[in-house]
Amino acid sequence: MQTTRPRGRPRTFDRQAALDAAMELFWRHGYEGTSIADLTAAMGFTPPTLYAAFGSKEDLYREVIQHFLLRSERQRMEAALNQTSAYAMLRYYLYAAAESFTDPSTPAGCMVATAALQCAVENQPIVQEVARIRHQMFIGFVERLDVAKRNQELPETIDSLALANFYTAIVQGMSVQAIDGASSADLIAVADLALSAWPGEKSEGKSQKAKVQRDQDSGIRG
Amino acid sequence: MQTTRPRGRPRTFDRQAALDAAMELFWRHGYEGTSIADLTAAMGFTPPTLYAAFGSKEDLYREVIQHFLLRSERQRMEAALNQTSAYAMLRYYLYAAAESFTDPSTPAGCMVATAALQCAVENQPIVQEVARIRHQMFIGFVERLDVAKRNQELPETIDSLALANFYTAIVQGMSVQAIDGASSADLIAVADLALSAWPGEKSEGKSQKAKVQRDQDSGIRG
DNA sequence: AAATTTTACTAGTGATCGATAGATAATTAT
DNA sequence: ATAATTATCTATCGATCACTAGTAAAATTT
Repeated sequence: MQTTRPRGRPRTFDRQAALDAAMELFWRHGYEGTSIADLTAAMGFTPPTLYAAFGSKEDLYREVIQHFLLRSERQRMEAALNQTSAYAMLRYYLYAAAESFTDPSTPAGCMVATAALQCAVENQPIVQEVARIRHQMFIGFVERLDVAKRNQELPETIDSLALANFYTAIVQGMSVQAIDGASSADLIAVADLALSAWPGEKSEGKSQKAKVQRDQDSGIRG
Repeated sequence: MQTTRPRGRPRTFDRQAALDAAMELFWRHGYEGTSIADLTAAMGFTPPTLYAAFGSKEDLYREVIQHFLLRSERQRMEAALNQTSAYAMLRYYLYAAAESFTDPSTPAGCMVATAALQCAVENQPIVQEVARIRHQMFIGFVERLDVAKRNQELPETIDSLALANFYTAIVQGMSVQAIDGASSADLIAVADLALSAWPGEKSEGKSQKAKVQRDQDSGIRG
């Protein structure tokens, strides 16, 4: 399926590769800690090209966040939601986070869980955008926990919001510790303790029927 | 005890009040999100006065961090360590954090738990300084947990480092959520779930003798 | 009163910030 | 070939960055 080439001078750079380079910088140094000069040096072209292709620094950051979500976070969450129980979902997600946050091929921590927490007043739109994405991740947990209550994996008395806040806090804390140099083993130990607070069945709910999953078989290790 | 006035023109500002004003800005907007112009406007004098009194922006930030520690964190940790059991210490600390992180008279979150996570390369000394202080907080937990193991509040098989990492992660996650707008009730619910993962006695250890503390009596509420 | 010491201000410094005007290059359409 | 379109560059914009030289002001010491 060869697409006809558009009019005008063709791009000399690969857009995805340029977004990867920008992501690496924003991830490691934050929005305010990354300058246009840093970005153009890493992306391999000059400021006018950046502005023609991406609009502004803020537009580029937003696009980099979406690039990150498609590349990492969305896959992690979707794979976790495919697990057969809410407990297994959380275990999968936390273990995947422990590995991802310490992956040496990317900067430490999560690009959204602990990003843009404090910015100058003129950059508050960025702060709110990243907070909105954190909230979506939280909502993903809440909805899965509500399903778990209907499946009787969780007692009906459980507060889904509180439990989702708890596991969201764990992910955010793991991101801070990864940035501070924690190993994946350190983070998995944190995840295991967080999973020990699970207030319901540690297998799938009574309305499901498949095999029982145990603590030992992780979704991503082995 | 009247101290004799020093030579030279006297200060026209109160140093502690100036540090309070600088703390509010660094706390809310971070190191890179706060400019010298912001600081001098809030502190009530001009740049040369700031530099004569505090050295540099980086020196001022370090002094503000110490000001914060003396004012908030050290008191919280010392009060927590005065509790009669490790479990009570953690409960006190987490509850105090939940209140403090959402105190409307200060910016949301903790000034060190989630500060300076991402900075430009030229500001890495700041990143490392704040990370060092986070590590000290972690060490405080570890040492108290080691005492708890000797007191048989905790089984000897417990990994103090992992457990301290877990509760440190909770504090850091609570700080992120406070910044994102969580209420003190939200954070106390997170703290309660974290406390439910405590792997030992929920009263003081067998080598102690005083009264048993229960979940219901918090160190700071009522 | 004069000298000394410390503080504070006005008015800038050079460097870097995010962003752009204008020219040129590289392609397709006519 | 010429026009139209798109991309890229050199050079630079005004604003802001952290910071300071030089001077005046306010106190103590002599």
